[in-house]
Amino acid sequence: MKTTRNTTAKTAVLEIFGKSKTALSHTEIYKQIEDVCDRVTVYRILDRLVNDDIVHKIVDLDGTVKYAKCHHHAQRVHIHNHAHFSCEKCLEITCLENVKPSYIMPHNYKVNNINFTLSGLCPNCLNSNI
Amino acid sequence: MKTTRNTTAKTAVLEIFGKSKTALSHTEIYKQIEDVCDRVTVYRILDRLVNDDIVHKIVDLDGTVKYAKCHHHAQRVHIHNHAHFSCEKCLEITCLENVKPSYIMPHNYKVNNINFTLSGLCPNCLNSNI
DNA sequence: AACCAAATTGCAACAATGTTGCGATATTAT
DNA sequence: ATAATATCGCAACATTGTTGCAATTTGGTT
Ligand SMILES: [Zn+2]
Ligand SMILES: [Zn+2]
Ligand SMILES: [Zn+2]
Ligand SMILES: [Zn+2]
Repeated sequence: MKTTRNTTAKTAVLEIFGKSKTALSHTEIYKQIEDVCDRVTVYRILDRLVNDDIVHKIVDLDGTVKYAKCHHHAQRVHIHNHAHFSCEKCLEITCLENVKPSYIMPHNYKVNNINFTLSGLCPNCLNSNI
Repeated sequence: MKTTRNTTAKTAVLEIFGKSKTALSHTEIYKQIEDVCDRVTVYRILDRLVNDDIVHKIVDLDGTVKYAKCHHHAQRVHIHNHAHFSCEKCLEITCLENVKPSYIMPHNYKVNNINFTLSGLCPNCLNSNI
């Protein structure tokens, strides 16, 4: 099996995730470690982190792609079925770990994954709007 | 106010939507009318159709952007709060007009819009899998 | 039918985001 | 220390979408 290695660049990316409360785009991450590694390396690190279930990929309503740390719970099988909030003002994307949609599907569909993203104003921007 | 005009290219795009049961990407549309108009024109037509609530824009789990005709119902105010299904095999995106998620949000968020996309196998691909 | 203002188009150029191939380098296990 | 291979840097390419501007087309008016 492929073993995964710890490199300077990977550590730097993980540190950035550690500090951030919101999801981050490739560009946002790369800007913080331009001097550490190449642009392509960041793409490849993100791919690996997603594969290893360390971060998950989020696509918001506009198609912007961001990544956020996974919060591992009791369950062994790790499914990202929580919702995400995309603020129209500050453009930040936040995991809503406790928001899970319920829904009824027609027959004959096999659902493997869901993406539930809400957009609007986050608490910060809502307050500063008053 | 800006009046919107009927052009050859716009008519061609609308005809394509009329024939399709699934959502279409810019590329898919452009391939069918390369000889009618420019690539940029298709982008601009799609923008206008979205603005006029004639089609709606869908972003699937991978970030692919597609467009589908709006089905206008009784309501005057037109909100696209239905779900979409993205097939992992045939890559088609279908509107699930009757699937609407219910959910409970934390306080202090103002929700303006939602994106609920499910992925897996569509009825066609599920059958041909057996 | 001719005219006119404004909406639409084509083209070329640009920007952002992501991918690929390959030789060089760094990491990990032995 | 060594060897196998995972990772990296670089350059090149692909896709998707945007912008400015001059030329054309459209829909309404005379
Ligand atoms: Zn905000
Ligand atoms: Zn999340
Ligand atoms: Zn399918
Ligand atoms: Zn739809």
